[in-house]
Amino acid sequence: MTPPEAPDHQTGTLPPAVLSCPKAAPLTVLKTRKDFLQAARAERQGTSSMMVQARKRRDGETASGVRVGFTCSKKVGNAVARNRAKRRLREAARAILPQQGQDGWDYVLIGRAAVTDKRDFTALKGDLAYALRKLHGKSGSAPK
RNA sequence: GCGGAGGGCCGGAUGGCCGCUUGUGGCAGGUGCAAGCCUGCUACGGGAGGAAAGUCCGGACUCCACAAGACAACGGUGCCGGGUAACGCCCGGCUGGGGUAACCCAAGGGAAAGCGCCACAGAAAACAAACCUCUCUGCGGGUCGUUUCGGCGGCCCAGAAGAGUAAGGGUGAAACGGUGGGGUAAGAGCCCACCGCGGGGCUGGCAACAGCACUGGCACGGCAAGCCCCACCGGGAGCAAUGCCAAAUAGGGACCGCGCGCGGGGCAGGUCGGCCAAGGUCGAUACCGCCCGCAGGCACGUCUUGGCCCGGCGGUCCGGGUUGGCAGCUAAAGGGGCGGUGGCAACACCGUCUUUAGAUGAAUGGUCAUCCAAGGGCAGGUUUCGGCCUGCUCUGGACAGAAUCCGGCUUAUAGGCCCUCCGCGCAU
RNA sequence: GCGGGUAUGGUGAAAAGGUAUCACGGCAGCUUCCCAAGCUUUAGUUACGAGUUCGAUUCUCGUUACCCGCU
Repeated sequence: MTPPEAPDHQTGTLPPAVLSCPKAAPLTVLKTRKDFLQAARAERQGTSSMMVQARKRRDGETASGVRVGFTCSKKVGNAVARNRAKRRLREAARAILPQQGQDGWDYVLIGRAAVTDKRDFTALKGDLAYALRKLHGKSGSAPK
């Protein structure tokens, strides 16, 4: 494999992120098409290995905790490639989101062709953490 | 040893940590009279493929339709025999083609039932002839030789006439049997030999077909993955089928039929009365009676009957709403191993052992380490200069993911293992 | 998942076994002082691979891509 181009934002160098989020935020999975469409209209942040969309739910919605969905379109590849990309995204979300996700938000992780499968796993997790930091910083500075 | 042919098998391994899903058991909580259901935790067990793929065939199963099957239409299959639940699949055989061979390929019913097509080229493209040439005979002309000057002979020409013409005709994918010989003026299955073809016959075979001798004397172009004919098969749709529960929405629209019954609303009309010659116009259309203190009840008559619309009941179609849950849902014409019997085989039967994913934004994994294949680089050794061995290091794992299930086919596939056979070379 | 359909220049379409055609567009040239219009010219593996046939866009089989319907 070609040496992975230096990740633009190396995650190993940054100090442990602010772990102020409430621990044990239950992770549930997005299942309905409507949720995905709403998330797609919200803030997004791309990284080299994935695209992350994040949306803060409105008060009227009954869902609670951190919710997350995964999308891999046909552009990612055949069924085997799509499934593997989704599994790696799911593992990354399981490792990162309970600490760095915020309660009451929906996240959608979108896989990219070839990169999501091939990227080193720690770098993959770093990408997700970087994207979450950017998204939360953005929304915090500009309240709706 | 090199090259090749056929068949079968495998489709990385082990471990640590963290997860997903499902089944069973236990515990806790919630709910309920209870059975039970839901949620969480926990223990143990199960958890992708040879193609899970393409969705190309065949079935199981469910619903719909028709029921008695058949015909028609449409679609499919197509050498013969066998296997199978069935098949367009498999096995064996036949025929033709390819290969030195092992072996491979295959398209394989019917073109003397009928229709259609065969571009260009070519004389002619389907039924047999016409056309051009060819040969001979005598006639005419030219020229050469010879001459006893009358002619004679050779060659050529075009012309017209007669006779013979089944051979030849640059083309084309395909041209009216082929090769050789005889024969002839030139030719011709005109005759002969061999080959091909047709015919009926005999023998072998269940059959496709093969062999044999006889005979005919050539009469039969190709295309049916063109229409078609013949034989056989097929009703349609598909688990997002289908059934149930919950929730939500609507109490719809169109058409047809029934009923016009109790009760109700409306319209026209009717009835009664007034005016009016008649059309018409105005008004009324309710109460009365009996029992009874009231509430209320009862019966009859008058109000006639009848019509239309809404409304009512039944049917068909359309529209609208919900995209939740449960069942179907995984043990079946099952698969595999071993042994036996029958069969050339596919396969069948018997015995015995073993195995068995059920997810639904869709699980069956993520990550790390070591090893094993494989490839590259460097160094050293060796060599028959093709390579081989050792060490270090780097890269790095083919095609591909169940979705109702099963039998096939097709397509994709790194690398490896095993068995049988053929040809060539060397050695013995 | 189950079931159906399509593929021809850049785009949209014809061609019904016998030389691939039409319109718009593109390139180049002519015309014009320049532009437009007009005229001339040019470019296709008929999605791909096999088969049937003398001959395939057409008939048959497979592959690929795209589109549509079904709770």
